[in-house]
Amino acid sequence: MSKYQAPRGTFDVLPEAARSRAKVEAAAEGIFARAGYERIATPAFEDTELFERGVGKSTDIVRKEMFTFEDKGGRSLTLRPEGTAPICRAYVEHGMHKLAQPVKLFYSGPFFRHERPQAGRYRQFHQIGAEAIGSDSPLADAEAISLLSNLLAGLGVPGVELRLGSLGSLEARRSYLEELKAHLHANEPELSEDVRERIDINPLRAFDSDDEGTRGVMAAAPTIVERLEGEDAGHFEEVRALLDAAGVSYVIDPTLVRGLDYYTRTIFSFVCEGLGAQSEVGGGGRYDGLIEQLGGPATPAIGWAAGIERILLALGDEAGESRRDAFVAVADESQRRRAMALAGEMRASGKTVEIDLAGRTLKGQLKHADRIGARRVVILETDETAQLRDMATGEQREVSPDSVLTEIND
RNA sequence: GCGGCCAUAGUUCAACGGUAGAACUUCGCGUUGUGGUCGCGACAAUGAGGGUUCGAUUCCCUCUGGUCGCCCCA
Repeated sequence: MSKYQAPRGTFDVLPEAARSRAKVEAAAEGIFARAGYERIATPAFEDTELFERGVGKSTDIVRKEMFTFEDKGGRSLTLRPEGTAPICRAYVEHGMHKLAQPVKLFYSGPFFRHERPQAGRYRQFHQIGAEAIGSDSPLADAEAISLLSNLLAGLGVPGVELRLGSLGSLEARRSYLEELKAHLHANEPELSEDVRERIDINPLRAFDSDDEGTRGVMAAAPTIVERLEGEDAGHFEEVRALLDAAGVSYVIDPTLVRGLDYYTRTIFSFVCEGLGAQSEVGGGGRYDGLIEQLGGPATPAIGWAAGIERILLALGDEAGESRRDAFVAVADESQRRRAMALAGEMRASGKTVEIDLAGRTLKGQLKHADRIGARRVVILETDETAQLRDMATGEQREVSPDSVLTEIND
C-alpha cells in the first residue's frame, strides 16, 4: 500500500477505463450535436450561495453534502454538487435570454458531493447533462427525455426503465405536500418509525416504504398526479402523448422523488436493475422557477443529468482492446534514427505507430510489439533493406525501406 | 451522517498465534538478428498507529480506505 492514495470517494481513470468512458462521451456528443445542443463549461466551484438559493437550503445536498471552503478573500465557495444551477447562473450572467430561445446546452464533467461512498456513488463523480432553457412547451420536455433515452439505448445499457411524474407548479406542489403531510399526520400511529420521522422532511418518501402499516396508509393517500389541474394537467398529458408518439416507453410514478427544490411539473428518472442501491442512471425535470430565483427574467427550462460511472457500471466491464497499426523495429542500432523518421511519416499519414523507446533487443522489440497489439512490424535492417511482418499470421516479406509507407497503407 | 463485512507483491488468492507462499503481470535468460507456446531466473506484500503475547498476517482498540445496506441522488 502506497503512502498516498486517491482521497476517499475519488478514483483514477486508468487508460483501459478511459477508453470505455470516451465511448460514452462520444455517444453523448453525437446525440447532442444532431439535436442542436451546444457545449457549455462552467467552473468547478461557485459561490456557495448559488447552490443554497438554487438547489434549496433544506435539501440533503446543501445541508450535508457540499464541499465548501473559504478562499483567501473570505468568500465562501463550493465545489459544484450539480450542474443546473451553475448553467442557469451563466445564462443570466451572460444575458442569454437575448439569444434565440430555447438555448440548448450540454455539459460533461466532474461534480462533488460529500457522501459515504458505495457502488455507483463517489465524492467526485462525472455527469453528462443537457439543459433546454427558454421553452415551456411539452415538446421541450419530450425532446430532452428522448435524448437521454436514445443515449442509454444507443450505448446498450440493459434493463433501463423510465419513470415519469409531475410535480405541478410550485404552488400546486406546495399545497399537495401540505395535504400529504396532513394525511400522514392523521395516520401517524400506523406509520413505521423512519417514515414518521420524515413526514415533514420528505413525505413523498413514504410511498416507497415496504412497511405494512405504512403501505396501508399510503394506499389511501392522495397522489400529486391526481391533484394536477388546469395547465399543469394539460402539460403532463401532452408530454405523455409526445413520448408515446416518439415510441419512448415509460411508467407513471406518482411517487417519484426529486431531492432538489427547483423542480416543477415534469420529472423523470431512468433506473437500471441490478445496480444496487444507486439504481438511477440519469434523471431530471423541468425547473420553471430557477432562472428567476437566481435573479434572471422568468424563464421556463428543462434538463437532466446522467451519471457516467453508473452507466459504465450498468454496461459491465467491456475491455476495449488497444491497437496499433504498426511498430517500427530496428535490427541494428544504426537504424534508430531512420525508425524515428519513418514513424513520424507514418503518423503523418494517419497511422497509429510506435517505436522502441527502451533500447530493447530485436527480440524484445517483437515481444513488445505483440504486447501493445501492433498489427504489423516494420523491421529496419540496413539502409537498403527492411522486413514487413504481419503479427497475426507471422508472414514476413522483404520490402524496400522507401516503399514501406505505401505498403503499410494497403 | 448511521449500521454490517473487509484490508497480504502491480493483480487475484494462500499461510493453526511460531521461517509470509503461489498464480498471473513486469524484467531477464534459453548464444550469435524475429513476438505469441514452453522451461529457468529475478524484482515484488502483511494499509497506518497503538495494545495483549516469549512471539501477531492471525486476537483487541483507534485511524485510513474499500464494499454492502440505510439515507440521498446522477
